[in-house]
Amino acid sequence: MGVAERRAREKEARRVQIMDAAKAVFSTKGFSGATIEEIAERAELSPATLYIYFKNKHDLFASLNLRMLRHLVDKVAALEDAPDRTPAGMFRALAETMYEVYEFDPLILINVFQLQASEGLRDLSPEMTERINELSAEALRLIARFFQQGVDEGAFEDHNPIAMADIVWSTFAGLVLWEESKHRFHPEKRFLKPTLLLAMDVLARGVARS
Amino acid sequence: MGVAERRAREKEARRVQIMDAAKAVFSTKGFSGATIEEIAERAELSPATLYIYFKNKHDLFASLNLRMLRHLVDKVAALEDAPDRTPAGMFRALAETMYEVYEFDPLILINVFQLQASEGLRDLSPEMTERINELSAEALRLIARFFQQGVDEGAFEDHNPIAMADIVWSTFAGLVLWEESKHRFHPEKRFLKPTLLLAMDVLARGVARS
Amino acid sequence: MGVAERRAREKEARRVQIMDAAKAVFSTKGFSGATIEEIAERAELSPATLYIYFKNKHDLFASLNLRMLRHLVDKVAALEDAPDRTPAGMFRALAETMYEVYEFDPLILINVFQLQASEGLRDLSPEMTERINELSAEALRLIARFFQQGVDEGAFEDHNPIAMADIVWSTFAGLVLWEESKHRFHPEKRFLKPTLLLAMDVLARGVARS
Amino acid sequence: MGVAERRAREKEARRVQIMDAAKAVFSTKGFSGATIEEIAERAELSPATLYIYFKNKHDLFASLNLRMLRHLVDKVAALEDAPDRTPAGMFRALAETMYEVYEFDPLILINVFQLQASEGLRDLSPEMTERINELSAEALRLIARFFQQGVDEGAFEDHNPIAMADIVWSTFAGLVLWEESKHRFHPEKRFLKPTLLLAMDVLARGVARS
DNA sequence: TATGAATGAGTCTTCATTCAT
DNA sequence: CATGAATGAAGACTCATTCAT
Repeated sequence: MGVAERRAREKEARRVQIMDAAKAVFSTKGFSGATIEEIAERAELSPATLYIYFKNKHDLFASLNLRMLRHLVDKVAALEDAPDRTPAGMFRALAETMYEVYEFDPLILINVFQLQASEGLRDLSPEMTERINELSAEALRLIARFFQQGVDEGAFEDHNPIAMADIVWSTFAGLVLWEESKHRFHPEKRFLKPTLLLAMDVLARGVARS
Repeated sequence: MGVAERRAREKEARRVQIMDAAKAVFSTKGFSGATIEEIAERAELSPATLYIYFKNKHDLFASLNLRMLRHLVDKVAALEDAPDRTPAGMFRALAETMYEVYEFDPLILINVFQLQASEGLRDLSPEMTERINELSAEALRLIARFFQQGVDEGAFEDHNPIAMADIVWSTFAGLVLWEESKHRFHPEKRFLKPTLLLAMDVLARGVARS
Repeated sequence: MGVAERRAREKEARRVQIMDAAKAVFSTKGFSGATIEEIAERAELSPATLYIYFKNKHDLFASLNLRMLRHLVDKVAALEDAPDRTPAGMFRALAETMYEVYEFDPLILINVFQLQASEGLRDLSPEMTERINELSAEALRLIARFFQQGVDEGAFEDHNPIAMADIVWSTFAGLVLWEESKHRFHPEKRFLKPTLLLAMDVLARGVARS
Repeated sequence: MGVAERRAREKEARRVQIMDAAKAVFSTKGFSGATIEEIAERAELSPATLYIYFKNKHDLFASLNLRMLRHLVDKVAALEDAPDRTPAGMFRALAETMYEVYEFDPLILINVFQLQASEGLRDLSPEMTERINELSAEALRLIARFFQQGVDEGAFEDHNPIAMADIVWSTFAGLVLWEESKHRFHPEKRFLKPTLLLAMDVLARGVARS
């Protein structure tokens, strides 16, 4: 059985190796721009090998995104237990979490947002699309709940929590993509963290019950 | 001379016809996903004809985006003369403008944001990239200035105006792309306007000098 | 009838104008490399206009070559009357004539030789091919006759006159094409005349009856 | 290791298979006239496969020519050791060598001369052009040296050896191309060998010191 | 007569994917 | 399990040629 375990471990290692290569290529070149060959090269494997671990290009791409989305959902879920229930505190915790998620793997997060922003979802297998959307929806739902709590506690103005979740999520996504875009012309600068904190701060003040 | 004029009109009409087809295809399929053949088919022309009006695929794509960006910059510039100088008033004017721009041509606006968010800029001719970035920068600068005025007038908290412009711009882009994404699963629903208004409202309250 | 004449003259002028443009392009780019559009541009006409004067690209190309071949044949025919009947004198006259033909229109002469050397003849209309070959053959026949005379007069060794004609013709063609090729790397240098004279000189000594 | 060897052998075989198909097509149709599809068909492979073995059409064409030029240079270099140092002997050796080179691979030799005679060199990568020209120049230099020796030994008249090399080379090229051209109309006849021998013979007599 | 406009038929090239070894 | 080799299918782009005006 030791053998089987080692096998499994090695297999998993290969998968990770491929996904690491893939995320770098996808996030630089976009989905259609990336080629299996380039990913394989970066993973130091032959293109054919990728097909042992992933059904096809779409599957590989989706796997990448799924993993990140799960991570994101977990992190947001963990927010429930944040101690500071003031609007400022809650938003700050949200901002911190978002930034942690970004730092955990900026490239894939960019993929996730690009996936949603564009061509990515098309051509995905229905199950994949399904799972990705479930997770996105879950993230949104969690943020909305987080909101609802604030409202219930009398800390937040009584806005539609789903709309608020959309706003937070969109601002996050927008800032991440915008940061990425700015990077191309000012590679040395990194604004995301302060800007994200500022954004959440402003939003916090904006929804706080006066 | 009547002939020459008619010719010019027809030529312009063809261009528009092509651009209309192109924006529909680009915004659904993304840049690499779109094919000249599909665009041509939609425009009821042969693929070869597109090359009479546009140097190549990139040129066609860029033309689309440039036109929209110019429109956007003009609209934002016009905000300078908004009468209501309260934070709420200014942000509402901004929100209205943004929504008008969106309504003016949602598909192209999506292209613009996708262009910045992803692979689009790569492979564009340097001059095109240059011009597109100039216009983006101009839009940002205008929003930042708009902000600075609020600060100068004592209406806004003293945040970094560039960061605030980034936040507004990103929120706008994020919401547009998110709306687009949601559309795929709930084609009947349209949230953008109220959500955008709400977002700006919250931001307005958030930056207002207390 | 004055009108009809002017018409004819103008028509001929257009033809020449097109052929001049064509020969420049064909000799720089080769037959397949040349485009109707480039020829038209150089002739300051629209591509469609070329089709009024020439049936198609092949026809234009062939016309060019025919004209030159006729000129060449005429010139070689005129050699019959050369006064100096010594081998040296005859070959020198031949060399002078060849160089005159070259100078008369180097570009087209290059076309003629390339035409024979390569892809040119294929795809030509049968009649054109026929006419071109007749003229080539005529040139060869004249040179061979020129030879035969030398032999008959006891001035030349008794070699097969057709073979000798082939040698002279090939040397001429070879040197012209080789000069053209060298030109690309040493555009300032021109060796053709002295080399051609030397070649004919050596050949003259080589065939002279001792 | 047997496997690796067999692989290498097969790979080489494929290359040869492709080059054989290519040379047939290129020499009949010329560079621009030849299509990858036709070459692939003749090689009984798919067009895509050619791109595994050659970077592109130009690369394939150039490889063909390079190989032949190297062969040609080697053969000419080997002439240095020819025993018979009389003019007639030296020229005869040259003629024999040239004909051997022709027989070794007539089609490619035709390519080589067409390459120099026409459009071929244009569009080749600079390095390829460089290498091809180096080899051509080397061949010329060898012939010129061969000549110089004759002059030094008092066997040849004192003509410019470079000009003489040009003449010999051009005559060779001219005759090969001319033979090719005649072939199209008299496919059964083959004149090259006797004509080439005669040409060199006449040249030998023509340069011999009297 | 001259041409602007349009296009059909290629042509090179790329790339995801398969499969025998 | 890993991969070298092969390819079908597609895509961007070109160009000779036609035709209505």
